[in-house]
Amino acid sequence: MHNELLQQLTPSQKKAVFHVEGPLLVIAGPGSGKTRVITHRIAALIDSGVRANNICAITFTNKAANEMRQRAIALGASAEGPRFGGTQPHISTFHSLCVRILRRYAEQAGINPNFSIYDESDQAGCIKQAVKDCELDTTNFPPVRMLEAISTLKNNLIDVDRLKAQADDFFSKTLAKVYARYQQILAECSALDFDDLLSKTAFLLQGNDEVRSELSNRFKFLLIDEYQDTNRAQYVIAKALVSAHNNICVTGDPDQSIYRWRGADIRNIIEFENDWPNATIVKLEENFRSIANILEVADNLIAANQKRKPKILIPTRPHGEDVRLRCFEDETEEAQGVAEQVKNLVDNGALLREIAVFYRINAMSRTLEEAFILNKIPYQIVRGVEFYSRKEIRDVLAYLKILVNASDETALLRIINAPARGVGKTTIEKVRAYGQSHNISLYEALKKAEHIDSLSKAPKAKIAVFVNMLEQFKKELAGEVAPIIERVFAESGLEKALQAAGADGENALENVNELISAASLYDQQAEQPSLLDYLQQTALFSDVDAYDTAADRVALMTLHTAKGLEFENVFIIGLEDGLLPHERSTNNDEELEEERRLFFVGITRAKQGLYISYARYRKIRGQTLRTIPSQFLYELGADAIDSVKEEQYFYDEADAQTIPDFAPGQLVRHKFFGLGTIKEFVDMGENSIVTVEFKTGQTKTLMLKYACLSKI
DNA sequence: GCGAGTTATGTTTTT
DNA sequence: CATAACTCGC
Repeated sequence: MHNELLQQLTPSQKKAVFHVEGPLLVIAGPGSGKTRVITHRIAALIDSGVRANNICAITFTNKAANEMRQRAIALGASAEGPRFGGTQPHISTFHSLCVRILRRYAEQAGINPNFSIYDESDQAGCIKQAVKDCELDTTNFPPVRMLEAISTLKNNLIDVDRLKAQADDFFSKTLAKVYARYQQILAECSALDFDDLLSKTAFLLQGNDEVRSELSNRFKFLLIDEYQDTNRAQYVIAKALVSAHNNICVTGDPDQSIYRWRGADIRNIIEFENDWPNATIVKLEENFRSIANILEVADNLIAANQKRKPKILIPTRPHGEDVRLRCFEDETEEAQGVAEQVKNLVDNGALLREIAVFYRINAMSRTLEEAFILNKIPYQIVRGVEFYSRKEIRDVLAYLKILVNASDETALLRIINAPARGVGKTTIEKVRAYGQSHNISLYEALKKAEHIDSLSKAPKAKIAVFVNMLEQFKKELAGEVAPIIERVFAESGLEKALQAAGADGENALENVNELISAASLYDQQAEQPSLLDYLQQTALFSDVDAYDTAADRVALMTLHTAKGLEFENVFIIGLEDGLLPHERSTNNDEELEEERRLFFVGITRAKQGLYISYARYRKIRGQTLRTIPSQFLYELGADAIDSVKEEQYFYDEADAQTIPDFAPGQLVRHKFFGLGTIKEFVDMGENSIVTVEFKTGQTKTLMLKYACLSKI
């Protein structure tokens, strides 16, 4: 590596970069140059004679992987030592890596290498079927809840047999049945869901010595970023991949763990030293990103978390402007306020692409969008999955899936009558019944439709045309993907149907064209383009991946999506009780602390300007409700915040009233919720809090000074 | 078989 | 408020 590249590194960064053999834990606070350390480390390994393709780096998103690959190659290209020389390090997400492993060792894993990957909406169909097949009542066993439970089981590597063995109550036993049926349905479709990708790989590596040893010798150096957000399955995969050498390097920050709900286990990073007793530990505590004011606020906030090792952020940048907190009347004014401040910043030379707005839930983007349109500010909502969940896109992809994987019934059912070709519910049921009684897949049954007695002439003919078309497509599946998509789109009749649909169809047509251009980009970039690979890749495409950092537009995204990114100016909106922390995440301290970390992640994205806001009233599900400021606001430290000093955002005179004593059992009336009974009263003077159980059945915790409760 | 219109229902975060 | 599920008439 060139000297100038090395001079950019601090002593601790260098320590992490040049630690070669053995386990390494890099605890890296926000803005500490963690990504740079990893890319330099990849280059340093290659410099020291390690073959590039013996290195495997795992990132949290595909976008991060792409960026890291480019940077690592750039460093390698400028290196004095051995070059990348045609081979490249494997850099991808856990999920992409698993797809590759499962495809390669499909036989050992007991799966079809042409497996389809099922997303949330595909899963929804399967779980509904499973619940139905188990003859369960969907009110007592909501499919979505069952799916959540199954997902948790898979993330913890509990398979059907193990659950059956340990289930001792009615719910677990029922869940085991649904789980079993759900897995059976997926297997019949040769499909894996997101969790399967991880768990099947983990089980394969755990159970097959040969595969484990082969892969561990292939990847002699493993690097894992964002290790604080790995779950049990990912942990097992990591352990297996380094079983032959222990050359594992993980980087992460316990304070930025925000995926507990997805099975992420913070213990993975906290107990790294126990897992690998001879581990070298490097701490990167200096922050090169944010001005000192922002770091003070972040420090104050995160200090409120009880379950953490104390750690402070060491600023390297001087103080600048204070963090600003603003209160608005309602969500519309808040959005307008953000838009005006954005214009202000731009007038003072800020770049739109260096501005971001974060919120807790996607639904909040709507009001912002309206304000940005009104104020003619270019913006992009960072939520690219939406593209792949559009109807027309899903239709096209379903055609492709069935061509690659004939057992994918979910895909088949989607397109069998799209565009309408007169094959309706009744016909499908008849074919299905035939298939079931002859023990063949739906597609096989369709092929044999002429032998199904219950079908009349017309449907038989229509089915024959459909099956013939698919069989024709199947003959030319090799090579580049874009031409295949074009052909399928045109000949399936989808294109015609959209053309006939007028204005709505026009937009859909554009989307499909965009899909085709994306596919030809894939064709150019892939070493060996194949339809199967393309489908399995696009299934893993996520929202940040579509984020165009070069476009000069304000970025709008959720706090979760903001992870790993940085901006000159950051707005965080909706700092209200129930939103941040979210009401569904306040059941226990762990959840509350994770919400705090989420806010912490948001704050530490900002380099220069940080603007926090909340609204006094907010419309939720069509109802305007009085809000309570988020408890997190009190934790930021009033000294470090502008406008707390100037204006009384925390305490509004207009709403002030003499605060009477409320004892538990007191009957009260609230202007929105009506009659209720006091359950709990916490006397904190003007900040007193009451918990009220309302006649509507809801229980709410309110700040007395805003709640306007009257005694009855 | 199909689509329009109606009614119920349920709301976090994502690879 | 937004969407899914459902009904009904053609």
